[in-house]
Amino acid sequence: MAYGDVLAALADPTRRRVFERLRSRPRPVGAIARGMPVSRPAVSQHLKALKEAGLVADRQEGTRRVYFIDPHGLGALRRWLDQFWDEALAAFQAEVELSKSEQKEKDR
Amino acid sequence: MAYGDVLAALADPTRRRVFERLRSRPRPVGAIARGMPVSRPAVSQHLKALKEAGLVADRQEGTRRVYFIDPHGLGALRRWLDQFWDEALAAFQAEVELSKSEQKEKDR
DNA sequence: CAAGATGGTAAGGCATGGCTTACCGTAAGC
DNA sequence: GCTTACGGTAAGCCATGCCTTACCATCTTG
Repeated sequence: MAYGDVLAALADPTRRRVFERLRSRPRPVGAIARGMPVSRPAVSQHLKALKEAGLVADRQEGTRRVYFIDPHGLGALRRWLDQFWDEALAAFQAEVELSKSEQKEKDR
Repeated sequence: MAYGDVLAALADPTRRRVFERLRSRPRPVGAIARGMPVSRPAVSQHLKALKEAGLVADRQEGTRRVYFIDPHGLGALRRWLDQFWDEALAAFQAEVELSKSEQKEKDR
């Protein structure tokens, strides 16, 4: 559920495709695997990784297991991204201020 | 500069550490490598990957090369994240509506 | 112009990780 | 209860990728 795990989970293109298949609605494993370029076991393994990263969750429905988006994973990523963005922006502006005063120094 | 490349670039912990070293201010390669658990060439390779993903940029300053954050990479990631979030949320609400009417169906 | 500093690139080794096939457990339906 | 559908797990293979050492190019400075 840490942002590092989220990034690692979403780095693989196939796994991202699995994840994005759940964006519109919950689906059982078979439906996710259908039309994918890899085997169903591969999809199961990707789902396991996504689940451990907090990106998906699942519920049992009879013999099938329905997966759906878990907001926790993306939430962690978003928090990191926002914070990083803010700090980087502040640092950038501080740099600008710094080079301004350096410029004044030169002008004298 | 595509979000997929950004995710792949940020997935590696060492590379993420390199990237985060530039959050506070621009730095030359040597300064980034100092205190890192890997060699300077390794850092160079990570910087190359980060640059190709649009996460950092660099300028030559005499004999040293100064790297700094490039907003493009994180911007692409943020756009994908926001869009995904919105769509997933809308889909989730649609699901809720659907199960509501199904419930009414049962009540009758 | 020679020497030192800085950093990019090449080559090779080794671990990680994604995919496949095979197998097993469990729930549903005839 | 037996068969079928669904899906998780194990074992093994192979490609990708990260790190190191070695080498080279460029720029500065005495």
